[in-house]
Amino acid sequence: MADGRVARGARTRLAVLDTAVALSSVYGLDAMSLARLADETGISKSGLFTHWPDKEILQLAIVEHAVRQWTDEIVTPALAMPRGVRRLWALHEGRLAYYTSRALPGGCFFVASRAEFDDRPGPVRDALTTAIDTWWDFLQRSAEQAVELGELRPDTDAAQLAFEIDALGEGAVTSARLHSLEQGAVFARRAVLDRLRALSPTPHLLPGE
Amino acid sequence: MADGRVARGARTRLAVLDTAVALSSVYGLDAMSLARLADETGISKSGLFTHWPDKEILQLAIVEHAVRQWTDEIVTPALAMPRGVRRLWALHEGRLAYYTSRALPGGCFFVASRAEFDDRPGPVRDALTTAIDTWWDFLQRSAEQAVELGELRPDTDAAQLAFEIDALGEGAVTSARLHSLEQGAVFARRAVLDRLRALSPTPHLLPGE
DNA sequence: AAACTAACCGACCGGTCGGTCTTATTTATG
DNA sequence: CATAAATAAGACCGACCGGTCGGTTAGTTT
Repeated sequence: MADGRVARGARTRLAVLDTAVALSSVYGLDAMSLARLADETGISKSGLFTHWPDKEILQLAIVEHAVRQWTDEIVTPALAMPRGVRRLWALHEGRLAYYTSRALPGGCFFVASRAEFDDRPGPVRDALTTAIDTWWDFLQRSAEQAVELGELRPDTDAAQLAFEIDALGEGAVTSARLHSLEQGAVFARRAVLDRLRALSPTPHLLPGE
Repeated sequence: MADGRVARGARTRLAVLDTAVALSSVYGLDAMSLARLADETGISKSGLFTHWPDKEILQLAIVEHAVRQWTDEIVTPALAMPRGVRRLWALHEGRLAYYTSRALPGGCFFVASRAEFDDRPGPVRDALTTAIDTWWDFLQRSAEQAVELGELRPDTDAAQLAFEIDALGEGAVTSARLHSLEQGAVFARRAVLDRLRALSPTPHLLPGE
């Protein structure tokens, strides 16, 4: 690998984005100051501006990077599972595994950042809601497929189920400071498993007790 | 009502705290600047310091005030219901009603503020976690009472149920920007109602379809 | 080897942050 | 009626914020 100027830049950009997603999960995407990000990455503050013209554009790149991580760690592995209730379960389980792996020190990038931008219109908020919306649609679509395949009762409300799975998954992180993160994941796993088993004519496709 | 100096001060304090809880639900307890709070309340920034010596102490007062609101609007009304599954339902329903009443412009004070202080040790974080923990204990205790009264199946895991109810209630606010706040409440209501009816030998105590 | 460009730094800018100090005004009290 | 106490405003401070600028170093291109 040539250690050229442009390759070095690409490496720096990636390192900054990795650090930024981690820091944002702790402090929030907006509360994280550029000075702190630069310090933590080991470059100077003005060095950041060589790669991104201002903070907002950097924030958009950070969101994009966080989405990429989420896709790589959770969505793509689940796509390896057959459509239906097993894939739906893999999405939930993958999310919990991602949380408990402590890949991000602050728990969840999206939970931390959405709270900040919920009420602040602009491109960053739009990018965040688009990302979360996409995840949500994918959950719902996966539930619909499970119904179509006869792996969930035909009267199952896919949107309702997607809401529940998402809320319970999120509950695992947000309750992490009260119980442990592990305990939250146990609760969230049990809750969705019970729900899916109750809705499924083919519960043998799901993990046992 | 005498318009004395001390009464006026008490009125100002209350007005500031009301505004502060509302603003915090939007911007977050820490991201809300004192200048903005003063502006919104109609007093000067230094006026704030005559009532609270520094921001952290003000933040503690704001948390206390938010807890008071939560107690008045949700816990106390539920205590008027008989112990058991009806009180448990009233807690969830009261929370959703509080959200949909749009008493706070940012959705939920605790959801917005916990995300900020999760990873920042200190008195404010302690106050927030204590408040949330108290709520959580109350939910769990109410579930236990329902089991003791035979209104929930004897093998019901109260902690598990409390987790689910809390996560689904929180999901109603956090998903408010994707669907509407009303839609989130409908999902959260349906989810908990289904769960309670499935667990209860006395489902007639719960609202009908 | 010359010309160009990407990466990066240190110094600095205007502005906002939480917080202090001084002063004016009105109410409560001996 | 004097005087202490409480409310509030306004000027101001050092620290930090996002962002700019000039300059240096070192690959890349011709």
